[in-house]
Amino acid sequence: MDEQPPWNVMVATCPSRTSLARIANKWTAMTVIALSEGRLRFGEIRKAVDGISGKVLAETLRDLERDGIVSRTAYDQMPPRVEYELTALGRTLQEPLAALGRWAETHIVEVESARAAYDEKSAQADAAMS
Amino acid sequence: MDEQPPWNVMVATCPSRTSLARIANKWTAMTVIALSEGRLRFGEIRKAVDGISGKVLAETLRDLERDGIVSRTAYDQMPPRVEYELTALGRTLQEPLAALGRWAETHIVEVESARAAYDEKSAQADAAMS
DNA sequence: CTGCATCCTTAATGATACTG
DNA sequence: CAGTATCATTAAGGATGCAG
Repeated sequence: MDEQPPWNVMVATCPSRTSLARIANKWTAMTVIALSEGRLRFGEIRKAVDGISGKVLAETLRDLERDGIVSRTAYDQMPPRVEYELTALGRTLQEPLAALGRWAETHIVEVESARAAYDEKSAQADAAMS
Repeated sequence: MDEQPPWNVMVATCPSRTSLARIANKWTAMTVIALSEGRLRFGEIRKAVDGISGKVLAETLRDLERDGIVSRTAYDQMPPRVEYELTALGRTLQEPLAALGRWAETHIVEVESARAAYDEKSAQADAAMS
C-alpha cells in the first residue's frame, strides 16, 4: 500500500538533501550522540562534545531545534539555565548517528593503516619523478 | 574477552575523530551510496551524485581511497578510463550511510513542518519586538 | 551561564582552463 | 575522460566582548 516516497537525496534539488546535509555532519553527529544520555545543559553538551566552540554549538543546536530534532527549554533564571533533549524525531536519528561513531572507533586502526600505505605509495611515486 | 576499544570520537584528540569527520559528511555519504551499485567510472559517479563538481568528487574519492574505503583502478587508455568500487572496509560503511540517506528521505516531511513552525514562531517574536 | 554579535582566519566549494 | 591547477567566491570555524 505504502508506495516508496518520491524523495531522493541523490537529486540535487530534492528537499531531503538539505536534511542529509544537516545530519551528515560531524558536529551534528557528536551533538546527537551527547544528547543520547538524556536532557543536558548547554555547558554539559559543550563538555561532552570535546573541542566544539560555543558559537558552533549554539548554531548546531539552533539548527537541530529548527529541524525538530532537539527541543530547547529555557528557565527564566539568572544566571540562565537552558536544557536540551532529543525529540521523538531526534531519537529516531540517535541510532544511525551512533552507528557512524562506532564505525569510526572500530575501524580507525584499519583506516590509519590504509592511510599509511597510501602515503607511502605516494611518496614513492613522487620520488620516482625526480 | 574483547575489551571495549580505547577509541572515543567524543575526545577531540582521538584519531577516530578524523575518521568520523570524513564519513559524517554529505559528499562522502552520497558517494558511498552511489558506489553501492557496484563498480563505477568517475563520470558515472558524478552523474549519480547530482550536483557535485568534478573537483570535489576527485578530492572525495582520493580521500576515500586513502582511508581504504574505495579502490581505484586506472586503465592505461586514451581517453582515460578509471573505475572505483567499495573495498571490503567500504562495504561495512555502506549500510550506516545508506541509513542516513533513508532517514533524510523518510523524515523530510516532518523536518520541513518543524522548520515552518520554527520560522513562524521566530517571525512572531521579531514582530513583537517592534 | 547562555547566548548573540562582531571580526577575523581558515577551509570548502565552484568555475575555468589545461594536460595526459 | 579523468583529472590537476589556478583563481575567485562562499561557508565554516574560532576569539572576543557583551547583554540578559
